[in-house]
Amino acid sequence: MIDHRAERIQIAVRLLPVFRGLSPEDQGRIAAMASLRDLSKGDVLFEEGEPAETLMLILEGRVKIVRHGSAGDVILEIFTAGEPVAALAVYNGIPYPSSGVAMDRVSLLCLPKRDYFDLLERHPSFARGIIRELTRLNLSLTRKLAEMRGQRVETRIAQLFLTLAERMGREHAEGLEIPLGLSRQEIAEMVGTTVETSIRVMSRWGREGLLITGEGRFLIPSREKLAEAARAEDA
Amino acid sequence: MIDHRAERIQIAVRLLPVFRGLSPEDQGRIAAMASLRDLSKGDVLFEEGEPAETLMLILEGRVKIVRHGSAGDVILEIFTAGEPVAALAVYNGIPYPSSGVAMDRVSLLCLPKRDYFDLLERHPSFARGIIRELTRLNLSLTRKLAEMRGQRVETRIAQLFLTLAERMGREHAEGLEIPLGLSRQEIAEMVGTTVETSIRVMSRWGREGLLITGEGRFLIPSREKLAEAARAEDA
DNA sequence: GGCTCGGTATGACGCCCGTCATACGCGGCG
DNA sequence: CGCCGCGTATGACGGGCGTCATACCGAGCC
Repeated sequence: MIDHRAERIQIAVRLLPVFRGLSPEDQGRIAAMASLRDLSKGDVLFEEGEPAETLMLILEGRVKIVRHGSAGDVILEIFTAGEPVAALAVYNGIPYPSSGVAMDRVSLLCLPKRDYFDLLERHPSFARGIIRELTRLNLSLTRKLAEMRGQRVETRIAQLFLTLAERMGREHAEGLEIPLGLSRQEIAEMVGTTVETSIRVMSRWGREGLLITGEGRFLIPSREKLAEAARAEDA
Repeated sequence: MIDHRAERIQIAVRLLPVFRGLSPEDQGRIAAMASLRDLSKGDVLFEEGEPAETLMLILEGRVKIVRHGSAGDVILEIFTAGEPVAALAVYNGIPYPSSGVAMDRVSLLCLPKRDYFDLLERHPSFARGIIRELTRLNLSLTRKLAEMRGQRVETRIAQLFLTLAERMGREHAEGLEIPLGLSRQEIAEMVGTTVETSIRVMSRWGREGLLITGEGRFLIPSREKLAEAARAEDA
């Protein structure tokens, strides 16, 4: 069993984009230090406020980054396979600023803080990757803030799905498909509203054929129609 | 006159925290490459979407970072003396994700992109400073997002001034003083609401003695009273 | 089977707050 | 001086959406 895990780790290290540029020896060293962690849906990777001791890389599944607010939670980001989680908290030696929750079955590659620093020290390209990741995060956060501002809930939800479509949509017979299982609750937390409101919007759009909820996916028959719904509703 | 400017630059480089750890020779080199820029209130340092070619460091005055949204602008951050502006856009070679506007008379130390990279290359500690800055930005953004969510406008404004007080408040005879000139418009943009609403809240608080607007400053007679106003208003 | 529980759906109610309108003091400028 | 623009202030109105309540459905479990 141990052998099996060790093998999984080696394969993972070879496949992860962050480790792509490393020499086979370094890859081996990392594999020796890393460990695996499997979680099921709803499990918590780390809690807001905990000290950040390990770098986590997603091998499989999706992780949502949640910040608790006094008026409910906000989903800040959703990470998928290949992406590092909470790299910045570990790097800066600060407590996690938000919580991480598994959205389905998730496999993680865990690297202790010390080894992570080692890596940074010896491979500047690795550090550059971290900065790039941070920048991306920053951009998405500022955009989210600007979108949150003032806009009606309907507009925000439409924009959410339009950007999702842009990032992971694929052409399909009946329209654009977004292969992503999101509950109405999660949609609400992503755009900053309540479950009831998100349900109302989503089910009306379902009736009107604007945005169809399927098993573990969404369907956008017409991107233009949805974009129009984002702009106004007075017709 | 040129001499005068050169002298100002040298002094500035010596004083800026980011250059603190550098050798005198490096400081001299930077001073030789850097230039000064003086702006008056309302001037634009850079516009959203422009290519980021120069790193700017604030010597004097305040700069607000603004993101244009379809429903109005949002103030993402306010930088003051000693802080770098838009370090991340320059670093990543991406266009400015938001605009920078001078809030009063502002003096900037400008460093061309190339020289900035040079600096990063040769001084890892400098790079670490940038990452730290990025992290701080990230934290404040996520907190802003969580606070924006759902809360009533009154709560958001109260929280804004409480955090401002925490960061730059000083004890005073009549209470806590925040030495910061902010128009109602700017308050509105910081918490994501309209001018009218921010005016309503602020003038009522002025009448009730909760938060007094003065010439270029605000006064908080009782931090507890304000914190209570943030929680609820049903009494 | 019946129970609970979580996700989805829909209606009623109320109020915060965005929108529009008006007014006033002040500084700058021709 | 009169005019304009800007920041501040206050009122009226209406609607979006948060809150509370109820109901349906499927999954898991005893």
